[in-house]
Amino acid sequence: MAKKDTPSTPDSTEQKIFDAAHEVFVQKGMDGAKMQEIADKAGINKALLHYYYRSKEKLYEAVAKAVLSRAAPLVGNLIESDRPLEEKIRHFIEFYITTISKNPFIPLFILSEINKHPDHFFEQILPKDLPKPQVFIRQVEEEIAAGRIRAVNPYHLAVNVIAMCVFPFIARPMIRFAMGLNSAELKSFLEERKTQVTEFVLASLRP
Amino acid sequence: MAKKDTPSTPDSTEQKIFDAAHEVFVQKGMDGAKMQEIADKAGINKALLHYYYRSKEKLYEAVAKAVLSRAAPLVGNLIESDRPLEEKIRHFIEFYITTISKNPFIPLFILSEINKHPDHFFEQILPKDLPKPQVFIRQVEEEIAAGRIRAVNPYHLAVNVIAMCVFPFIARPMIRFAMGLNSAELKSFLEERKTQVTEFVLASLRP
DNA sequence: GTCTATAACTCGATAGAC
DNA sequence: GTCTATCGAGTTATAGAC
Repeated sequence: MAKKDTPSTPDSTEQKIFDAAHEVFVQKGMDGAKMQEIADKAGINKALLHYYYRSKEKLYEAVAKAVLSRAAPLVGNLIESDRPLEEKIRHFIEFYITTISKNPFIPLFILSEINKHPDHFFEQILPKDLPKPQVFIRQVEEEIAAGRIRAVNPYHLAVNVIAMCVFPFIARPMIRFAMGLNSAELKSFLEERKTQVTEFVLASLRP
Repeated sequence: MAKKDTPSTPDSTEQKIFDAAHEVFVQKGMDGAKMQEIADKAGINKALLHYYYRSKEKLYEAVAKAVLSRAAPLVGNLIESDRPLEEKIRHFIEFYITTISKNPFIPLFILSEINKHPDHFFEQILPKDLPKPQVFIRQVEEEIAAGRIRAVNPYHLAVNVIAMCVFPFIARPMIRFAMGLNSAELKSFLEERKTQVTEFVLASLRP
């Protein structure tokens, strides 16, 4: 294999460049990121960036692909499993919020970069085998038919759950400002959402 | 008054510049926006931009202030009114989604620019008299005490409602892709959310 | 592979004619 | 007020020594 998406050997120069680029691109986007800053953060100089990745655009693409190919199955694996619905929802919310807590800048990066270059993303960067939510949809319909949950449009249900998990991280600075929280209080507010969102969704699904 | 936030006379050069800048900044952000593109879109040349607004930063500030001072009361007026809670929720969702439908790029602009330059926003651009959600909080607590709704944390409730309204617009291209919708289908999906979100929230609040 | 030096380019800003 | 022409700072990219 001539060229991989993600560099392999840890602590190699290529890996250090990739990690630095990941950090900078994810926080500042394609336009806001500067090659100098990436070089500094990697502890090398600009010329080496071009030695490993021919251009800024190529480096950006490597990072964007890695981010998306890690994010996509995260949604898919949980939704496609054959657990009972309530358990699936519980685990999804718990796992999703935990994961985003560890990478709070990722969702906004994905969403705003997709908005700026939609064609680029859907043609070149997105993994081809994106998980489709068929299993989840059918499962919701069965539960409704069996009278175990309230009649609800499964697509809107899915969007609702994802929205409630992701949005608070995207809007972190606003929430912090609007509620007058300090850094620690914000953190526990976001942690609380695991139980709050779960309760909110399950309560809404009561028949 | 020497200088206003928004230019007054319609069809004036200043107004054309402001409108063009609004469009470009909102879609591409401070870093992604180019003065040349703004000039082209306004049908004038770069030099005139600097004649009316001394610098790119000043022009950006004018646009950002206008955007935020229109967005902030939109949340506040509805939440502070003294309507009964259920009616307030119904109207908020309806009105909020309608408004965002007309300006679908605004939420992502606000959120991603705040993330990139938080100090700048909170010190200079945000209107000083941001509406605080006290009325809403107390109202929810009263309804709970009276046993008319399920016990729920009012802050999380507010975040949930806003998340479900706003997020689908931020994630529009992803939703369209994931569900395989064309432009018209996406539009009606977003329109459907007015009733879907309202039902979802009110169902969750049942005692 | 890694560095220094510098070329080539983009873009915001200004000068000056009309 | 509006334009053309150009400058100069900041950035990406390359050349060439080690």
